[in-house]
Amino acid sequence: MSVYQRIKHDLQQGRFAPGSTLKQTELAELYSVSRIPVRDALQRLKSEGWLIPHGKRGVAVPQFDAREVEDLYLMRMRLEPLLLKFAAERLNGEILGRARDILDRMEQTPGLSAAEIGALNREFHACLYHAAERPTLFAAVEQLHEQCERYIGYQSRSLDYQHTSQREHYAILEALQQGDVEGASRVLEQHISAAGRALVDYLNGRPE
Amino acid sequence: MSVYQRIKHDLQQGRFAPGSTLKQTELAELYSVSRIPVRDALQRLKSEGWLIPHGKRGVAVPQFDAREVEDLYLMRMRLEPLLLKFAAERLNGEILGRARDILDRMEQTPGLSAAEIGALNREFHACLYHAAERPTLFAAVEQLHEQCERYIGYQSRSLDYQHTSQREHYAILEALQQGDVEGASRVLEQHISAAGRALVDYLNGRPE
DNA sequence: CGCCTATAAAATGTATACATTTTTCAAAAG
DNA sequence: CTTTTGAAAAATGTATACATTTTATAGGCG
Repeated sequence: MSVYQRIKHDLQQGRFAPGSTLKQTELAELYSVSRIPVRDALQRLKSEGWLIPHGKRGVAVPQFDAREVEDLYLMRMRLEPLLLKFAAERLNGEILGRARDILDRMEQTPGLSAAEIGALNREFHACLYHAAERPTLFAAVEQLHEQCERYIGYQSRSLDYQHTSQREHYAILEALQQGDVEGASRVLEQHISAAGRALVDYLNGRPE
Repeated sequence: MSVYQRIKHDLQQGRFAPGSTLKQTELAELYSVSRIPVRDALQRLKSEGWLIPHGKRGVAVPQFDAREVEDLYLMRMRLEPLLLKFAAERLNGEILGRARDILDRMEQTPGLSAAEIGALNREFHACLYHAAERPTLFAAVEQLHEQCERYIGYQSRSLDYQHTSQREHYAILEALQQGDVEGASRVLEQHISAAGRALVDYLNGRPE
């Protein structure tokens, strides 16, 4: 496991206090490596939004910011339906079947951890979006998901919301199977909107 | 001037052949530094789209890809009007005045280089968008502009297009001044669409 | 003659050592 | 008592040296 992955993992676990600054030396000792791979990892994490620049030097762990979540989900609302429309032109039974398999797995496997649910969630969307064959747009959406992950790991989702989310996923698939691209896009937009609201409410309900 | 800036500058100037791979050792010698700052620069440039991963190791200079441009401008079409709407709620005479100053400078200064025009162009948009006070959305849009820059530097814009673009800029300002946010958004979307088409046509007209 | 393998060369990843910059803390001046 | 200033400490930036991995090449085998 690379230093990058380990630091990211520890950030997801909330091991580093938001607002605190990370020191290369400390991290190097913590992971028993030199500062060079730590520097590489920090820079990459910074470019991905897991860390933010701190003053003229160094990086800091970002605070949880409901306004950032709002923007991330607004952007997803604007971009993902677009991507889905491109994908719809190339979707076939095989791809739709794989997508459904992922949903079924999510439904039927009891006791999944938040991380596992998130992974399947992403796999589902990626499966559909990949079919669009739009590498640039796809990468941008992936990056947004990546940035959302920081908050999703923090939130312990209610079972209630989980259920609603799952229903929406199936609704998207149904619409796609019937060739109703517009309908699928609308559900998707709603889906993202609801997820964003849930996160924002959660953050506002538990201010730090 | 940092190594990062120098490499980026040379990429803009087309000094490195698209498709070729960049070697840390060569760059280190070229700029008379060690490989460490070169590594930092390469990683950052990779995260910004100026370079792409190459196999398991190393980075390559990306080819010019009309499909990438399409996606970049599609995303801008979806995100920038959104940002403009947020900005509109907070715009005042002072900000609009500054924006107009930038346009006037562009108009009245003869013989501006492509780079200078691009800088003013970006300054104009940033001036408006900054007022939105939406750091996350703003940063995402800035990143898209950054990625577009790679192509814009490559394209020598026709005077004709330059004139049209400038008219659209003024049209956006006019609409904002009259409180017609919807109108301004529409013009902006058209503006981006036209710019994207011009670039794509240019790239298709001169295949590599 | 083509293909596979092994060895050498080259490129990247990492550690250690040094240089430079920033921050901190304490002492002295106002 | 507050503010300023300067030196020490700490953190980051950079260079050199070494380790590991990848790639290229030459030689042998089918």
